[in-house]
Amino acid sequence: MITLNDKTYTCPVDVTLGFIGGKWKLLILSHLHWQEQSSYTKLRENLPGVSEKMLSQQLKELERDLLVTKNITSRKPYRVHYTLSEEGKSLAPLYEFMSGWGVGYLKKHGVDYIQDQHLYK
Amino acid sequence: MITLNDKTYTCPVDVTLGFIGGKWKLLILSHLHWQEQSSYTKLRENLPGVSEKMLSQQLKELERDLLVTKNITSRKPYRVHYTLSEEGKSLAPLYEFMSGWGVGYLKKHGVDYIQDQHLYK
DNA sequence: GCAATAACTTACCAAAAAGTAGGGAACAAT
DNA sequence: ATTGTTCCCTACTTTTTGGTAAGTTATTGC
Repeated sequence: MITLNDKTYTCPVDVTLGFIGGKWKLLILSHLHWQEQSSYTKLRENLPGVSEKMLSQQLKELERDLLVTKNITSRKPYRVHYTLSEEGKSLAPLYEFMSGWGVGYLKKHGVDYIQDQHLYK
Repeated sequence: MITLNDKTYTCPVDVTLGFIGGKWKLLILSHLHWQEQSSYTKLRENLPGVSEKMLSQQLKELERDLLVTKNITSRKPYRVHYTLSEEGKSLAPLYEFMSGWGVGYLKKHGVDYIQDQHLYK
């Protein structure tokens, strides 16, 4: 058993899962991986189905866990963009692998997936 | 949008997530990755905190999705063992990477994790 | 015959995660 | 002045997920 921030984990895989678990986190992270940066609105538009509540909640957790950095680019008209931190970038093989595996699965099963593909590599 | 088995996915990463999402699936899979095979009872013992309900439920889904193979080794005394299928093995880089990343995180933050380490690499 | 073990299943309940719908501040554009 | 845009927050409800505890079948071991 591993204890970290008052939670217990069964193994290192579980620890990693603690950071990227949840329905939207990997989607947000991998989006930022391929887009380099994104505003709140762009993220929302490019993650079909995410509610604003979920988006801001998960962004806040990703920020807290230091995987994502929030850059305030302007205060007068309040503007922001999100990027992967170094920690977040260190998960890049994950984004790449999971995308590749998903694409492989779809190909093998003859499923169309080209729509909006540029957004996800 | 990608449609697969009546569900919709936003991108290939999401598709992959569809197979390995959930609290116990990656834990089961990575356990089998390092143990090669395991009986129901051994899995239960080595995944601290998993309830029987969760274990059989997730095993059933992993079987359905063809990531895990259930091998009935004896019928008279009903005995079974679970192994990764080829599909399940094709996710090996994921188990390795996630374990490695978790270990790296723990090291960087000076957390003890050696207990039962042989079970998870 | 009786307890123990393996491999589950099932009904019921609690907790956690996610969705819905609205509000709101600050500025910009018309 | 009104509408639109960006960037959120909050209360409430629903859905999903997970936990508890008990029961089941079959077989071995004493």
